[in-house]
Amino acid sequence: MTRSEENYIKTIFHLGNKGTEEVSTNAIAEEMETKPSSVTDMVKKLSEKELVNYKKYQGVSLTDFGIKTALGIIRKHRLWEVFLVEKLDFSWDEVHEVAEQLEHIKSDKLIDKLDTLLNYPKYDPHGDPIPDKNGTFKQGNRKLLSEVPVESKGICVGVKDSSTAFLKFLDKNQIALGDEITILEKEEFDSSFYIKIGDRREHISNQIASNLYIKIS
Amino acid sequence: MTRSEENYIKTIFHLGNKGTEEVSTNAIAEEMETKPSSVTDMVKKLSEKELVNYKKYQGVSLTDFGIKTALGIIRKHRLWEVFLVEKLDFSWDEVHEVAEQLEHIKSDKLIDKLDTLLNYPKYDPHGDPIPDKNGTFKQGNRKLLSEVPVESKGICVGVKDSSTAFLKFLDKNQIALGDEITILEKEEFDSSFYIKIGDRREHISNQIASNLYIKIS
DNA sequence: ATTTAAATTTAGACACCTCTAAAAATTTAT
DNA sequence: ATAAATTTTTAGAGGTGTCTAAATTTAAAT
Repeated sequence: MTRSEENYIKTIFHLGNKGTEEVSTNAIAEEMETKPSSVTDMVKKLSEKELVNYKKYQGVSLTDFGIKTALGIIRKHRLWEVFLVEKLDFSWDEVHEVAEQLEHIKSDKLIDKLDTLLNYPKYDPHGDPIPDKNGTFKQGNRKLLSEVPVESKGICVGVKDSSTAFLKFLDKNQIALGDEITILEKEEFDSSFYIKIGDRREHISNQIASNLYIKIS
Repeated sequence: MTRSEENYIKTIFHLGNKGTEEVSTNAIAEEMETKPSSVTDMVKKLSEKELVNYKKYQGVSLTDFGIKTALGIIRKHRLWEVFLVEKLDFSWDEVHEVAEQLEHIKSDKLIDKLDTLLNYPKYDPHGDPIPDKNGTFKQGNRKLLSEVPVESKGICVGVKDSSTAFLKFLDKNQIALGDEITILEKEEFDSSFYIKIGDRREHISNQIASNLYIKIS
């Protein structure tokens, strides 16, 4: 597998509900910042390698083999992210770019030993689950803050948007994974929320609430 | 810099006495297991980028910029090797292949933080010196076991040949960096050596002695 | 149902890195 | 000093992954 092939597989996995749903050529092109014609070329190649199901004009999905491959790459990406944060003191908004490179390193032993060093983490720094060696993982029972009833109480366990901008915003406002959050009130006018986080009271926009996962306790 | 370019720079550095001496096209091709014509092409490109000095039929050497670049790559390679051995329990004969991949990861922050995590090591698992951030390093005062007078006593500090075969041989015979070695006797007939290593007496061939560095105490 | 718009694919091209085969330059040997 | 052998370079080509422009198919609109 070339680096480029791996990136396509990963993108199809993410866009197509873990590879199960058909993804359009244009969607892939946009996500990868390339041209649709390039996507068509690559998809043909991946199809020949039995990594994707492809019929002209019908979009692509991953085969079982493709899903397994994607899970391997995602496992590597997320383990490296944990490593960068836990061992090298990177902040959670700095890890993505480097992990994009590290995820392509080929060595089963390396990734297994890294897993051991990190003590078999189940989640990456953004709260996304890390597949185990066999590709199995489960997303803990989490919900978007915006979709939870008033008075709910829980722990902040993840972010949906893991862009640098959003993560830096959370840092600035002292919102971090592990924080205890209670929904105090929902402002119907602009769909914003008043929450209690730790001991503070905060007012957060709907956009923020729509990108924070909490696990109801 | 592409990965391929980096590999050429590294090879020219190693073959040409740290980049200072002219290296022949054929030598590079053989070392890199490619064809001389491919080397010529690449060397032209590196020349345009001011990384090497090149005149047709005259061989290549590194420019100052090329040397600096090579030292950066070597620093990364050797730091990763230390990481693999110290943190991930790789043995010293397993690290090279993986480090060959890791050395191409682009992130200054990553390598500086790795350096910190490892506590600024001066030598890699084979006893080779690790350049610092500015590219400066010095090889401690070491000598080949084969070139040291009888009765000399010192510490084993490195290997010249770091092939898997040689390293596994040393493991099998319980010879490791840090061991105290005394030359007991030189066998003139086959140029082999009788040595004391730790508390054991061993008989080692000239080929072994010619690939072990010791620091006389 | 036919036209219009959008999405997708094809065709042809280019940069990168490699190769083989042949030509040119250099070195070695007589 | 010239011929032979070796080294190095050039010329032409192939595979990968990308692009633009044009053609084709599908979806949307009237």
